[in-house]
Amino acid sequence: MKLSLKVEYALRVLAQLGRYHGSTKLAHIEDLAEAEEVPSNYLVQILNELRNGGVINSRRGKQGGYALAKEPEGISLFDVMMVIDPGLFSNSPSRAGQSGPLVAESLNKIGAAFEARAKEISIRDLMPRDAGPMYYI
Amino acid sequence: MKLSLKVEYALRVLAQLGRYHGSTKLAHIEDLAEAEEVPSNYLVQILNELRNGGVINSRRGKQGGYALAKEPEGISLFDVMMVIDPGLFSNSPSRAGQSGPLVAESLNKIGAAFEARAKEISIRDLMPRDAGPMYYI
DNA sequence: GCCAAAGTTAGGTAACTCACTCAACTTTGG
DNA sequence: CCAAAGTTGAGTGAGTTACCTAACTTTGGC
Repeated sequence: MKLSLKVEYALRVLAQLGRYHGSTKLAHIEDLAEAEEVPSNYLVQILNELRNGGVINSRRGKQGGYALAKEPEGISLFDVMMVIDPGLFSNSPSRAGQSGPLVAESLNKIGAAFEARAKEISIRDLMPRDAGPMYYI
Repeated sequence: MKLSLKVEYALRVLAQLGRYHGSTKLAHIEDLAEAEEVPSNYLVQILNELRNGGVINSRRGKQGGYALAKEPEGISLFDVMMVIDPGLFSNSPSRAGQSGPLVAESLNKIGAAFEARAKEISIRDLMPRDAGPMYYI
């Protein structure tokens, strides 16, 4: 499936915001841009869309910055894609032509598999995994 | 997932070629274009790529035309997409940035689900279903 | 052996999208 | 009040998409 760079950028930055989660510090655009190697001029747009989509919160002025709006496990990759690249899921295939309906049906099945998987993965899954409980003999 | 019109056109036309399958008649571009509502000028290109990709066979000259190269159940939607829109499966996400690797891994999982489903559906599934065997009491 | 019917090939293009850039503006804390 | 931050809107070069056009080649039938 063809994914835009924009979606990748958004996910990387959200993963980075996930690392800030729990602390009271807010993340700054420049820091996010540097840590995740995203052009900061472009990141401005992406963060705006994520905020308008309710995925992140922001604060202006000095001491300003960004933070996740919910727990990392409460934000799925599907949620992010819907905000950043809505056309990914909304464009249903045409039913034109004699075979249009059956083709559309099959393509929708493939799209459903894509969508289902995207809903199963959360921002938490993009964050470095804490070492699990260790058992010593 | 974002699919090109080109892929839809290709699938509709292949479904139509599926209807010809079994008979000795070859399908003509103009007939395919009309039945599936695909611009014939564009269809020329698509049929060429399908032929170069080994999905269909063609014959030139009078009595010329197109036919599926294999049984309809032997051609998956994945096969068709690989020929018509190879970038759909080949472009792997970047691993740049601190979260690049984990993001790439997750996106690859979603891509794998997409790919797996596309391999499960064949041109046969795009053809009108024959009435099954009927049992009379 | 022509010629008409078919597929083959190459090239062009208008409109659109993507991945940015730039500049002006607003808010906030010290 | 001013500097540090986010906000907003507009612009743009390169590339892609979905076509169109025209010249070419092959084949079968008369």
